[in-house]
Amino acid sequence: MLRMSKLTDYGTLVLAQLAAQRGGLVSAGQLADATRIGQPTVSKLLKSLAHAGLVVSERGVQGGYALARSPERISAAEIIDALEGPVAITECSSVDGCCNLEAFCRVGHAWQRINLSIRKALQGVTLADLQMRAEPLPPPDLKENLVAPAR
Amino acid sequence: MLRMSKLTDYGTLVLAQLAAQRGGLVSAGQLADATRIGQPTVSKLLKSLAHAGLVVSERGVQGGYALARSPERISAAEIIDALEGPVAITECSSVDGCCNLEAFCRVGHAWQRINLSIRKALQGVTLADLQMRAEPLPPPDLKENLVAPAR
DNA sequence: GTAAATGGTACTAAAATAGTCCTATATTGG
DNA sequence: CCAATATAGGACTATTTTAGTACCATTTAC
Repeated sequence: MLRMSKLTDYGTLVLAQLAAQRGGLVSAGQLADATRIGQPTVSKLLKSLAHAGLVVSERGVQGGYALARSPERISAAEIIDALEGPVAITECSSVDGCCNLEAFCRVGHAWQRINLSIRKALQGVTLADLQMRAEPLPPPDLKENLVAPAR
Repeated sequence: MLRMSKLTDYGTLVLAQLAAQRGGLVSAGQLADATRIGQPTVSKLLKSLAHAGLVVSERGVQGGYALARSPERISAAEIIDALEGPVAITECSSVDGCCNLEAFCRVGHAWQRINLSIRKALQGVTLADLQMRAEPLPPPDLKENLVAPAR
């Protein structure tokens, strides 16, 4: 399932901080100071984020990082993907290989379907959204499409 | 964030199996055979599920387990809660205590809000829903309520 | 050339997870 | 009562994941 580690949370902080510095390059050290996260950790995060294309970097003395796109165009799903690797969807519950024994698998890929649904929803949430201080989110409808059994 | 461990997946399988035996008591051993999960693990799961009130148990020679309620009245959120403990929402990103330094916390409780939103959605998904073999779920709208910044 | 920055990788320590095992207790039936 | 079978509840161990650190190479500005 979608996991959210502490590092992903940190990463969001770092991205939000970058978003606050509209456009200018900011070094890892500065970001560490601003977010109160350890500098080595911030560096590690930024490397991952750069690798995923969410931030751009400049080397050298005046180097640093900046958002690759505007906060409105960076989705929560992308942040998770960047910092937690290819989202490890829970392997199939069925033990003997993956569901080659359908008789034992009474839930099909139920959780996976919910997972995908949540992921899609997260694609619609942007870094700009995350920065807002707002009320609790509304409950999304996860089972709208959960129609009658296919078999 | 909401995590889904392998045990939760297993637990869902076990619950689905119980749902298939409408009402009758089933022993942990029988469930282990039916689901192809190790018996000690199944026992452990059932203990947690019983503790959470999702299944009822009967001791003794003819004992076993049964669903405490109909599958329609057991929610995905309850299953997760039962098997992953009190859903450990990611602690606040802000390092110095929890957000007593608001200046450093640019994302507020953004992820927590998303978390709660997903949780609410999962309360609307039932064990009966999970048993269905169906198409992918629809993308829920997570940011419907993400209105303008509160400050 | 030197200082300051990122890029990449490897490593270690700590924590969470998965799975097993043991003992106690309850129930049924002879 | 006694034996067999089941759950209840912990304790325990091995494995995996996560968090954090360290090191060295590379790039750029002055």
